[in-house]
Amino acid sequence: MLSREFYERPTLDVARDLLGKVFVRRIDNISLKGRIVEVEAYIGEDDPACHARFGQTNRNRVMYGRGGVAYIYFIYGMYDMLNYVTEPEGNAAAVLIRGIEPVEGIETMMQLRNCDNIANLTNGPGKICQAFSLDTSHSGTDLTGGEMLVTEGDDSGFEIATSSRIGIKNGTDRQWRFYIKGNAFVSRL
DNA sequence: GTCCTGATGTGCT
DNA sequence: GCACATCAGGACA
Repeated sequence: MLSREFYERPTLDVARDLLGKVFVRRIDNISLKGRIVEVEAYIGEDDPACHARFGQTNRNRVMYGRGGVAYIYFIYGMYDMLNYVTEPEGNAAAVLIRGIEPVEGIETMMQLRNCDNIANLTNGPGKICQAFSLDTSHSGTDLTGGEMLVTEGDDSGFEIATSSRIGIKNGTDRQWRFYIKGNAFVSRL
């Protein structure tokens, strides 16, 4: 599995390097696995789209902690979003997981999402949290522990595309979204 | 396929 | 009060 050192690096490097890696979540004796195909970086109090732009709050507290921890927040009164905290303690930064290609536990994911179309299962940040049964109670979970982790995957043989981040109004000048070119589970073009 | 709307918790400018 | 790192469903075409 990926170590603390992997996450406690500059966020843009972590974001790009996460593409092709495999997210694993264990629920009882079921494993849910998926390959990360789309991410976005949110970096520090100076990033006008980052939750840390107003300083530390209850909601964003774990972003200020050590890297290699899940930051999950609730938005639009309805959806949860999965992020991985990056950089050493004190630097508020994280990578949003926006697109995942299902690998294992697909039947369970479909039940959790009440969805019978694989193409629509995990191609978006809200969908990913439903498919992997994640909510804010999992925020702060260590990704180098056992319940949730990220492993090496097939992270060669694809091209990385870059764009502005999705769904934000400020900070669109920063090209901090990265995705695997041509992958079907990227949330949008 | 496109466009529009409603769902509604959290933190704020 | 209002914006917000979203999504599903309906009205079209």
